[in-house]
Amino acid sequence: MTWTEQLLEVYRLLLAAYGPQNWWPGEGPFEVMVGAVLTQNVSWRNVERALENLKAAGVLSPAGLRALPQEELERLIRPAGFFRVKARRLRALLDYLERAHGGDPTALARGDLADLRRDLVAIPGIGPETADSILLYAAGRPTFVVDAYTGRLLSRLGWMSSRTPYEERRAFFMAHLPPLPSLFNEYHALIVRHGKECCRQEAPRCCSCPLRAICPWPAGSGRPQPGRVGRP
DNA sequence: GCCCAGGTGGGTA
DNA sequence: TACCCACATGGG
Repeated sequence: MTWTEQLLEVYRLLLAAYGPQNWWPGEGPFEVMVGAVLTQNVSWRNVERALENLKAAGVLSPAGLRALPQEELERLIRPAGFFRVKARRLRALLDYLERAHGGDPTALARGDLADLRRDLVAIPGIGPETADSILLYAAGRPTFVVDAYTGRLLSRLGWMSSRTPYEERRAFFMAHLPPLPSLFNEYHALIVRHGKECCRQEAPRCCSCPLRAICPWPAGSGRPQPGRVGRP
């Protein structure tokens, strides 16, 4: 099987097991952007509380957040953890949005994707994963989001080392999948769903894994089956 | 009490 | 490049 066929097979199995995930949770490109920063290294449950605080205060908009004193912003996003650094990061993102796009969060849906991604990653506190999350889920652009769950999955399948750098893992998906935002969207969401419900460690595999037919880790074993581990 | 969760950036060898 | 650490809250 080609990598494309294998990747689509994984997608098919996950979709059959879990159904469409309808990501990103939340409404509107701006809320998605804010959520992408707030969710850094934190469970989504914590982020929901912070977003609710911002909504309740009526400030979940570019103008609303910009008008907020920094201490107040920190207080509202406190449940999302790392609230001081994340308040700074949100401020930096707002500054970029204002400077480069006149404060219009929908502007990211237009323009050259590689240029936008480079600009986002240049913002302090916006790394490649946050940038890709914003571009895919807030702007509907065909860029693949690679997170901790994705790394674990690639490692479990024996396709890539868990130490493979972000850009290399992202390039793998993008080189072998058609660049469809809807596919990238659902694929990443399914990987997260699978990671939360199954295969929380790299091994052994749980017996009910939807990927058990192709997973090189036999259930209950600490070792992959020989001959099934390769690298793209 | 301990570990983990949809990262990022800075420091050191 | 490869580690190590700070950043902080909330749930199991």
